[in-house]
Amino acid sequence: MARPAEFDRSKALNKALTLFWRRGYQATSLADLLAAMDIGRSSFYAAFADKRSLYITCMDLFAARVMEMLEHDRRQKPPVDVLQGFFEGHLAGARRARSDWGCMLVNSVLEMAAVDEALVAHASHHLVALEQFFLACLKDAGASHAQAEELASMLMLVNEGIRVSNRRRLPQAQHQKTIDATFQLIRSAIA
Amino acid sequence: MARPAEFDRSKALNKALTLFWRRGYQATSLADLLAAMDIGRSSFYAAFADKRSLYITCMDLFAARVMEMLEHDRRQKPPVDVLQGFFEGHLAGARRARSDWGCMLVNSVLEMAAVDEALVAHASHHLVALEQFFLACLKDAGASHAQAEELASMLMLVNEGIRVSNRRRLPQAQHQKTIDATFQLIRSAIA
DNA sequence: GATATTCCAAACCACTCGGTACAGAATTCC
DNA sequence: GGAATTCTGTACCGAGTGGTTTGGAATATC
Repeated sequence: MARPAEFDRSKALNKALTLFWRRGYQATSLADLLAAMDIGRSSFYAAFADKRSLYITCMDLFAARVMEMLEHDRRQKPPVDVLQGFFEGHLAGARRARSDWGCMLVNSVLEMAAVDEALVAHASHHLVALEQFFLACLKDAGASHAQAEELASMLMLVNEGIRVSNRRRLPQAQHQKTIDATFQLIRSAIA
Repeated sequence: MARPAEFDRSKALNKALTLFWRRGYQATSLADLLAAMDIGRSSFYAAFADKRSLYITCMDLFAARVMEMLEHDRRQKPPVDVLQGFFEGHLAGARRARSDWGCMLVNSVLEMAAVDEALVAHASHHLVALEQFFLACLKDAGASHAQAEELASMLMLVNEGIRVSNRRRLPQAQHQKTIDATFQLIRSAIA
């Protein structure tokens, strides 16, 4: 047996995720990926099957990280703060750059809507899980079941809307104001 | 002079708009366009310069039609009804199919975000005009300037969110419920 | 050092892309 | 009819696509 130096799979995955997240599926060419991941074509296909499979892997990774971050926050902050923090989180500090990229799941839904139904369904599935999380937080905050459902679906709209808005590169202050206004509305609805 | 039968330019434009709207820029190939418009390659380039120019033309046409529809409604309905009708409009009757396509401007922003900045700026510009319309309607409905600005920016989020949501092919009833809940919140905020 | 095993860079594949060039069809004027 | 003019179908272009194959470099055992 013999094993020449392997490349760092998880590092390569991260690079791919970044590219896909920022540029989308179609606009990211195989050449772009190989350059960013710094691996050869054959290694790529051996490790990730093909471009589409890699995209799905990245999407799942993205969703897992978001949910992980949210679950973590939930153990440390009041439920409504977790939600508001989620919308503001990507606006702050070091993560400023990435906030321009929106949400990879939302991006996928729009880009692939009439192109690849299975991919859309996959992304949508993750978004359903996110809405369930919103719902649980709102119930924790004392909302009735019916009200929590209403607010959760509205928060989904706001989430999707914010991610679109982020990609328009409007002044940061404007985003913050919009989020504040929205959560003021929500908090007063619950109270 | 001599002039062989010309093709119907506006009809061809409509076909192109439909394709771009539903499938996006990148996923719509020149061959798709030519087939749908039923014209030859040379006629295409003579009439529309190139694919990107045609896309911009279609985007402008789309925005113009939306604004025209809104201005029309505004002369016939109370301002808040105009807004709610805007969000529900595409869900009703004959337009059911098209509601799945979201908003071409929103679609453009997300698809081209990191690919073609000028195109995003162009789409964003149209969206600013839409927000101005929202603002005017809310002021008509009796909101203060500050409140109208807050609600208008929130409505933009909801608009963008709904268009994303539409593309996920969720049950229609769910969309309607979300819109109802959102406008209930807005109406009570104004009153 | 010889051998066996694993991995990868580069050449290659068929195909599609957006865009151009040009010859010939279609029309109107005389 | 013939000529002049305008439009368009088709062949063609280079570049770039995602994906496959292969020959040889790198490693570890013996």
